[in-house]
Amino acid sequence: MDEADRAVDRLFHALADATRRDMLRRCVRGELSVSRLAAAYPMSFAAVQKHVTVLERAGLVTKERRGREQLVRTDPDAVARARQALDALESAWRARVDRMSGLLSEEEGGGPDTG
Amino acid sequence: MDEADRAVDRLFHALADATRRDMLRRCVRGELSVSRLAAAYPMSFAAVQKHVTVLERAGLVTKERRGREQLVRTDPDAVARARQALDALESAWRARVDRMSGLLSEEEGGGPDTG
DNA sequence: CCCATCTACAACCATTTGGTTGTACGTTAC
DNA sequence: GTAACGTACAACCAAATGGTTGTAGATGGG
Repeated sequence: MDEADRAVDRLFHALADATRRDMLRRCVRGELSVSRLAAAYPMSFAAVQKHVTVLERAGLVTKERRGREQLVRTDPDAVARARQALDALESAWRARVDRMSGLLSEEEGGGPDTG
Repeated sequence: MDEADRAVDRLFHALADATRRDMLRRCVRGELSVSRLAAAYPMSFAAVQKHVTVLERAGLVTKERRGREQLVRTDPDAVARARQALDALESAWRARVDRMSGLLSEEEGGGPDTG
C-alpha cells in the first residue's frame, strides 16, 4: 500500500473519534497545553497524550514546547488535506452523474453492457 | 455520546481504510454484486462482506437484492455528509483566521488573554 | 430434483486500539 | 536544593478490528 494511502488512513482514523474531534475544536480556539487539555476529559493524562499523538501523526496538530509545557495547536492545512481526500472520491460521483446526464441525451434502449 | 457523533465516527472510520475507499471508487463506476467486488481483492469473500457491512452502516453504500445477487451501490449523499462534518470543523478554523485578521487591524501589544 | 452460485453468519485468531497505572525526567517556583 | 508541575514512556488489560474457515440458507439453471 502506498504511503499516501496510509496518510489518508491516519487522517480519517484520527477524525473517527468524538474525543479527538472535540480536542481539535478546543485547540482551534487557542493553543492549549496537554495537561490543560487533559483537564477537560474524564480520562487519564496518559490517555489524552495518546489521543494527541494520534492527531499529531495524522498531521492535524503540531506540538510546540514552551517552558515545561507542550502547546498543542491545530494545523490549518490539515482540514484542507482531508477535504482533498474527499474531493478525490466525490469527483468519481460527479463523473458518474455527468455520464448519466449524457445517457439521457442519447437514444433509449441502447447499450446492454454499460457496466 | 450523541448518536450524531456516533454517525460521524462510523463515517470517518469507514473512510479510514484503503480497501474500503477503493470499494467506493469501484462501486461508483457501476453497481457490483458482492462476489464480483470480492473477486477484485486478495482476501476472502467473508472479509469483503465485512467491509461492505462497515460501508453500509456508515451510510456510504446501500445494498439491493436482484435475484440471488446483492448489488452494492454508493449513496451520493454520503460524501456530502462527510464534507459537512469537515465543514463543521473548518468553520472553527475560519473563525480563528478571521479573528487573527481582526487583531492585525487593531493596535499591537494588545490583549494578553486572547486564548 | 439436483447442483452450482451467491449470500449470511458464527466461531476463531492475531493485532490494534483505547484505556489504565506506575515510573522517570526536565522545568519552574520557593 | 527540594517540592510541585508538566511531560514522556513502558507495561499491562479489555474490547474492537480485520482477517480466516466452516456451515447453512436462498436462488437460478439443466
